[in-house]
Amino acid sequence: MTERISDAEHAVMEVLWDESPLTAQEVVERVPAERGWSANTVKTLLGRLLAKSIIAHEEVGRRYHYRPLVARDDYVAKESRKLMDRLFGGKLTPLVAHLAERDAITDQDIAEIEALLKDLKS
Amino acid sequence: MTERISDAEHAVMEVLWDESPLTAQEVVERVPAERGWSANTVKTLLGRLLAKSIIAHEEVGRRYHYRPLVARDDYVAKESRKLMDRLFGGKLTPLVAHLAERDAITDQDIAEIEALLKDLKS
DNA sequence: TCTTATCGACTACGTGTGTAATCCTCGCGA
DNA sequence: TCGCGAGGATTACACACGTAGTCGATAAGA
Repeated sequence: MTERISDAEHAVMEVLWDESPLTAQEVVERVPAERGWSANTVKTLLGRLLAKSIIAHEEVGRRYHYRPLVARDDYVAKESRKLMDRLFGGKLTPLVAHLAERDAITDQDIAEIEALLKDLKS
Repeated sequence: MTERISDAEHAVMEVLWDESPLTAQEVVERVPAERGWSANTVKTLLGRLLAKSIIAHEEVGRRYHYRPLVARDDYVAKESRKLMDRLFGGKLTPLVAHLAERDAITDQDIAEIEALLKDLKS
């Protein structure tokens, strides 16, 4: 029943997944500048993530230190699976086929994936 | 500048991608029962999709026939790419690696993907 | 001690989304 | 001819989201 992570929240999570624990201030500094967010916006997002128990904070002196409660890997897995289920009937092959066709896959990509698959086969 | 398709709207689109043109009534009948939507809900969604120019309708007698204006393939491509960019730095290999690891990929899957890659290499 | 900068909490507000009821129009049967 | 029902259009409404301002406590400096 892990709550949904919105797009804006996701940007904050990436910061915390990259490094944690961090204070709110540090998160603000690390959020990609393209977002152009005010510090308040980031704090609101931290608050919402807290409310959803996606992150936690512990008091350290006057401030809080924030850290993720869900692993990036789990989140990525869930999102990937959702997409695969929704758009490719849950099958991996059509997904790969689609991406490979549409997005000029390089020979190197192919080599890497082949190596990967070889490993898995054992 | 194709507008965003929400989750509920997507369910309607799947119906129309599967078969079109359809009347509103027919769409209502074909939407997966799990959704438990009232006919009005479906009509609202059709209206929103129309407003966004994601579908079109032509008058046929006293009703409308609805049909998609965007190809499923284009939608799928865009969504897949978004996920790949957001979670895997735009690289296909990590995506495949991730899915392959986490979701007990079968030998058959591996064989299929290998065949697919072989084709692409030519 | 008084002032101010800092930090988190609370409040705000427009837009999107899921879900649907209500309204309006027009052809059809009584 | 007149009310009714099917179908589309309009309106509704709560909640999520993106974005941010304001409030209240406090620590640090004057």
